[in-house]
Amino acid sequence: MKPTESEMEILQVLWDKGQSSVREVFETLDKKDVGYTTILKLMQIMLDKGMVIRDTSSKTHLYQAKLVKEEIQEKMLDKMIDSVYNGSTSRLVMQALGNERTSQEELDEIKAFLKTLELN
Amino acid sequence: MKPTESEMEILQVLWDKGQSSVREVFETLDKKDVGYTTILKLMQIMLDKGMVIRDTSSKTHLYQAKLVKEEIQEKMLDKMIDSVYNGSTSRLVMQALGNERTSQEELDEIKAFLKTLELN
DNA sequence: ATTTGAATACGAAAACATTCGTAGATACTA
DNA sequence: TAGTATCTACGAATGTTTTCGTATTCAAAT
Repeated sequence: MKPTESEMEILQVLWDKGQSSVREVFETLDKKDVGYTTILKLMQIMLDKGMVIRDTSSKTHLYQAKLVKEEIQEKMLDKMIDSVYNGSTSRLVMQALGNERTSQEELDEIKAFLKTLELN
Repeated sequence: MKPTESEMEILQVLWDKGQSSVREVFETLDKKDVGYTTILKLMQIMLDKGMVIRDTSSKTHLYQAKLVKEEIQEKMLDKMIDSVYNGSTSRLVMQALGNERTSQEELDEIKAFLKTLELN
């Protein structure tokens, strides 16, 4: 069950905001040059695929992610490690940390996290 | 210049093995149910797009990646951080490290790397 | 020389993803 | 009630990626 790029964007919104209407997703994404019915259609397709569930009890249907955020993230990350870093997690991590965008705060978080891994 | 998934697989081989013929790439990928001419065609498309260069001086052409491995990796990683982790590098790193696949050796590498970052 | 095998070129089909127009239903408002 | 706004459903057009069949060229082996 691999989400496409567009599906991923929609999932992000649903994970972030929880149960949402198509209009809410549409407005959150705020993509120039994509119409409302495009997002609607995508979400209907996602329903078909079982990626989301929906509540149709009122006229405006409410959608909710069925795929679990952490699971999908992990899957995509693993795939990236394999396909882009030849299976080396540390190479990915080092490139991520070396990219200038990482704040001191984030580095500290990571150090702390590494400490907790030690304890086992 | 964003490689598609198939293009990425081919680039991996070229980065890994250096200049290679279509047959070498084809055999390395060893994908069931994809024919030789499919790989050939993909590599020709990549040539059009300027992702690879080739030496046609002998009958069997030799291809070489033109895109730089580290640049592409970084680009894909950044994209992933944005689109999957809402811009948080540390969340990506922590998920990567938490995934059980990371050996003690790799963890040590990362710690050493963090130390070098400190020095600035 | 002829055959055989391995290579390229390339159009076109197939598969997949994205986009939107339009029709019809439902609710809200004057 | 009539009109307007907002929603869903969905087919179909478009765009992109992947796949392969076939023609052709070249080189090596018989």
